[in-house]
Amino acid sequence: MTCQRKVILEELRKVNTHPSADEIYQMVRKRLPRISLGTVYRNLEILSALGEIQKLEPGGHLKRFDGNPHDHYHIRCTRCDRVADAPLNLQLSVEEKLQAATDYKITGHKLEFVGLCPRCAHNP
Amino acid sequence: MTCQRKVILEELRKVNTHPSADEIYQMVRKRLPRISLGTVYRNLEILSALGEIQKLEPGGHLKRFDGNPHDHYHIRCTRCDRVADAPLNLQLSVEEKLQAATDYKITGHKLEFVGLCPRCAHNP
DNA sequence: TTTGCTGCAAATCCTTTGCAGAGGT
DNA sequence: ACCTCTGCAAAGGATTTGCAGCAAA
Repeated sequence: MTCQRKVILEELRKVNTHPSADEIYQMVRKRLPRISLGTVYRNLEILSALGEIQKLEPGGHLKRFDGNPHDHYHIRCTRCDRVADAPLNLQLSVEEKLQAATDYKITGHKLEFVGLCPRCAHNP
Repeated sequence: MTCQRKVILEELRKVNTHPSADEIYQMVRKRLPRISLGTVYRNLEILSALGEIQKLEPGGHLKRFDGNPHDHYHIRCTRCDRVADAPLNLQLSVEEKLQAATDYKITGHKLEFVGLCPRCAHNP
């Protein structure tokens, strides 16, 4: 656990904005001005392999990261592309239902809601 | 509806393999050897805007396309990265549940299962 | 003639990687 | 000394875009 890795984890844990790698780079750079973007990518990969964070691959183009490693759902605003946590309990029963209907070995599921965030819904 | 667009749509409708843009390019090239990859990308974008096809953005890296424009779920093999349709009815109730719990204006949801396809589950 | 579409090539964006040096054990 | 990690820069892959020519209305 190097200093860079620790700072990346701390900064990511602080926010619930599901930042992209580049946004994390900007956040971390305030504390470690000489860190490189490559190091940020490498450590995000390692931290998510360790289960300390989650790598999200929402619709849209770029990956985002979540300091909360526990399974939960997300909602993405189709207007501003921001991602937030969706306050809905895990629906594990869908895995059972699908398992009964297919020859796949189901190991998980990802549920992403799309919609308009409150801010975008109110601005024209 | 140019010839190129028609052929792309026909080829995509023929298969249920959810090919990537490049795979579609390879399929179409057998019938239109001089078509360009740029044209394939442009027409996939247009066809999905028209609602004739779907653009999928599964976990993993590249986009995939589905000749079936109707809402349905998918399952992705974590070993070979192939995508198949998931035989499970739409769960519209989750949108209602979440709508009641959030200020977002929910407009849809995407559910992706992950697991091992029968082929990968049986090979070591 | 106007409009939209094409093929080609270059550009762009995000992400990964090679390498030499630094740091810690 | 050894191993892992870093910063930097370059490479990589997928996708988009600029442009001049073509085709149909």
